[in-house]
Amino acid sequence: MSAPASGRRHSRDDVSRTALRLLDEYGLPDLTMRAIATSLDVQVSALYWHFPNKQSLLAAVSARILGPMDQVDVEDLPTSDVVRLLGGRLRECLLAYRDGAELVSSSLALGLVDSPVQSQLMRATRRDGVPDPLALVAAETVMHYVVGFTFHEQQRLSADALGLLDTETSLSPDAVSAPPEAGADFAEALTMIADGLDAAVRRHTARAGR
Amino acid sequence: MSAPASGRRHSRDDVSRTALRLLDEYGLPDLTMRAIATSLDVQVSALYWHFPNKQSLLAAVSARILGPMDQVDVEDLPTSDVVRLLGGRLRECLLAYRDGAELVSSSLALGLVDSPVQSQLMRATRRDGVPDPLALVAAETVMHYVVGFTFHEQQRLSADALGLLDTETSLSPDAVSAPPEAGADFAEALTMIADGLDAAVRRHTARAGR
DNA sequence: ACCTGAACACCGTTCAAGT
DNA sequence: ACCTGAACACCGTTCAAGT
Repeated sequence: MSAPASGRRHSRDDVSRTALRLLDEYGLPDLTMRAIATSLDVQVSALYWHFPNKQSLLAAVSARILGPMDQVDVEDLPTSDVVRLLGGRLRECLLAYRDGAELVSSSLALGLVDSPVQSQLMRATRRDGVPDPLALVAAETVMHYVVGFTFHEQQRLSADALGLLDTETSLSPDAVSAPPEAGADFAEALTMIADGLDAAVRRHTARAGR
Repeated sequence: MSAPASGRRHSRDDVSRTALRLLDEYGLPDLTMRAIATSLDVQVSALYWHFPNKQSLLAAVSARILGPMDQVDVEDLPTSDVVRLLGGRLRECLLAYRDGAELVSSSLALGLVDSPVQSQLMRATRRDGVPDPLALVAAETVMHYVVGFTFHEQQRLSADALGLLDTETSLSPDAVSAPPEAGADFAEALTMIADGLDAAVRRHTARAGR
């Protein structure tokens, strides 16, 4: 699986790929340098040849989690739909791995990873004639809201998964993998941001036209 | 300063007050149980009589940081102004202590502390006839955006403070304590959220009136 | 170029026992 | 009610040395 081709040793990608698998399997608190090294059949100190410290290794894992964001197709969609689409996709990316939102949240705050929303959103806003500064503000708002919301959501999911036997456990079969319908508020919030961007654009063009 | 009255020992409040002081002085990575205990002239294990674990101690510190949010005066201000006022105040609370945003961010995600925006915002929205569900979504959006933005901002400030001697250090005197003008984007984002809430309210009342 | 082996300087948490 | 003393089971990082 994560072993390199025979003859060569490990690569940076081997390390981050293995770390992502361990994250999903055991969670962020158990994602130690020792656990990663053991899984690669290597000494801990070997990891420091590939990465200068743990934080930059975690940044590489974050980039892997956010990878699918680049493939979102934004063509022939109005800006407000693009806001909703990118926000929804970002949430899906974060939920795809255990503790994904927490990990990405800190990598983003440390500035070790690029905005997962900005470049794609600006592709649409430039086409629609939205001023760049407004698009940047909207991109930041979407990013911070989605990451914060999903961080909170994912933490609640993990907590529920642990205390599942104490409370009412009889839901529909495989109710765990199916996203619960707290997603309605999430969609409403994205619409609010999209509408707010729209209002800002109208305000801007009105000022330019007087 | 943080010592209790003679005769009595320490209280929960002594501990969290001392922890907040150490946070501001040395930063979150150095806020260890051992450092807190040493500052209180006590053994580490003594802290576990007051708090079940470190995370709940940090939650008490977070609550202390968010304390001033309850004193925001919301009377005779329209809802959209209240959104901007609460968002701005929250940012100020987080910036008031070193690493405040990071600490509060995790306490909020863990659900160990109440929303610093919700109750105050709803005081205004109920008075203005805004439906509760919309107000809740707006409160979440403001909270997550402000915390995420300020987390990022504060991290950049700390990084700059360390690398200050390498780069151009000659700015205006005491340029550190004065908030730099990245706050313009912040205000624009809050206005976008306020406008988005406004649009949602109009959409709602239009549907009710047909 | 990539890794080993061993050490350093720490962590959070527990628990019997004291007063 | 509040704390001591000592231990347990870990951490991330460094560095000389190997191949």
